[in-house]
Amino acid sequence: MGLKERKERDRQEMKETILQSAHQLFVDKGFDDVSIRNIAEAIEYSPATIYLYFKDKNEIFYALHGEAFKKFNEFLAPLATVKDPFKRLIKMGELYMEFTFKFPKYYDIMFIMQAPMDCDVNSKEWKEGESAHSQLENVVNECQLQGYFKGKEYKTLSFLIWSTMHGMCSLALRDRLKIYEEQERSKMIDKSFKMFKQILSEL
Amino acid sequence: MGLKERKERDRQEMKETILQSAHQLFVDKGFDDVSIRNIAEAIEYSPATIYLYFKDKNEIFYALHGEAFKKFNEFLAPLATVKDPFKRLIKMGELYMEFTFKFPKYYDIMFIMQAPMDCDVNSKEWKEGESAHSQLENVVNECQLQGYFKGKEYKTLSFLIWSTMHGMCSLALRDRLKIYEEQERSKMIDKSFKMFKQILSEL
DNA sequence: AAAAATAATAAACAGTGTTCATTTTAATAA
DNA sequence: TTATTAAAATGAACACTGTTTATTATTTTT
Repeated sequence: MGLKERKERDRQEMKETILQSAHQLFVDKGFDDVSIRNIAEAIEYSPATIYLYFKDKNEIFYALHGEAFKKFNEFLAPLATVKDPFKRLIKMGELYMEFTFKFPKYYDIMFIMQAPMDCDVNSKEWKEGESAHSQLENVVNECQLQGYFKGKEYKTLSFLIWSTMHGMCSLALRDRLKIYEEQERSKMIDKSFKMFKQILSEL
Repeated sequence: MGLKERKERDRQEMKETILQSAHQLFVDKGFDDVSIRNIAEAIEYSPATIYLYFKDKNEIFYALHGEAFKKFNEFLAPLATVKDPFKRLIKMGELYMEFTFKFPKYYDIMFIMQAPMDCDVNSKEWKEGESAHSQLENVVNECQLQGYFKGKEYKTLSFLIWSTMHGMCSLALRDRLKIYEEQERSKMIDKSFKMFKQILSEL
C-alpha cells in the first residue's frame, strides 16, 4: 500500500531536481537572469512541467531564499566555539561579511531583492531566516549581561548593527563605491568595518 | 543660420518629454515595471522612436538616476541654514531618511538597483551624486574640527555613517522587517535611528 | 484488455527590450 | 513651385520572458 507514499516521494524528488538546477543556474547568473525555460532545459523537461511542481517563479524564489538562509546558518556554525559573547559578536560580523562576498547571489536574494509580498511566516524557510536573526539578538543580549552596551535596548541595537553590516555589504555588492578611487575602494570596506568593531568595543 | 541650433533644441526637448513621461510612470510603478512601450504610449510615439533619443533602457536609467540625485541635493538645501556641524550632520541623516520614504522609487534607483556597469564618471549626472557624498564627508570633517570623532578618519567614518543609514532604509524599503511584530516594526526604524544619533553624539 | 487517473507537453497568449527596412515628414536645390 | 535630398518616425519582426490550457502519453486501477 506504499503507493501514495512513493508518489509523494517521487514528487519531492522532482521538486528537489528542479531546485538543484535552479540553484546551480541561479548562483551563476542571479535570479532575474534565470528563466523557467532555462531551468526546464537543464533538467530536460518542458517549461510547463515546472508549473506542476511550483506555483510560479516566486515559489522558487522562496525555496532558494530558504536554502540561502540554511547555508547562512551553517556558515555561522563556527560561532558555537566562541565562548566570549563580544568576541562572538565580532566573529559573527566577520562571518556575515565573508558570506556576503563568497555567495553574493544568495545575499542578494536574502536581503536585497524585492521579495514578493505573500510569504508564509510559518514556513520552515522563514524559521530558518528568523534563526539567524535571533542568534544576533541573543549574542547582543549576552554582551549586555557582561557589561557591554549599557542602557541600550538590545533589540534596537541588534537591528542597528545588522543595518550597518547590511549597509556596507549591499552598497559594495550593488556597485555604489565607485565614488572612491579604485585603490581606495577595495580597502574602504575593510577600514570601515574595522572602525565599526572599534566603536562597538567602546560602546 | 540658427537651424542646426533649433534642431538641437528640438532634440533636447524631445529627450525632455520622454524623460518626463518616464519619470511619471517610474515614480508610480518603479523602473522595472515601466516598459519602453509604456513610455512610448504615454508620449504618443512609437516605441522605436525612443531609441532615436536614448541608446537603450539603461540610458534612461542613468538620466533618472541623475534626476533623483538632483532632487536629493535640493532636498538637502535646508542644511545650509544649520551652522553647527554636528547638528547639520544629524539633520542630514533626518533628511536622508525623510527622502527615502517620501521618494522610495528614487531611493531605489539611487542606491539599491543593480546599476549597469558602463557609467560615465565624468557626466553631470554623476557629479550630482558625488556632490551629495562630498557634502557628507565635509560635514563629518567639520565636526572633527570642533572636537567630535577624535582619532577617526573622516572619510571612513563618513562611509560608515552612510552605510548605517542605507542599511536601515534599504532593509525597510525591501520589506526585510517582517521578523518584527507589526506594531514593533514601524517603530524599529525610529528607535534605531534615535540610538544611532545618540551613539554619534558620544563618539 | 478497457477505463480512469495521472504526468508531461506543445502551442499559444500577452508581454519584454531592441533592431531595421520602409514610409512619412521636413529642408534644400533647381 | 516642384524635384531632390536629408531627417524623423514607424510597423513589423526577432528572440526572449512568465504563465495557461487543451492535447497527448504514461501509469494505475478496474
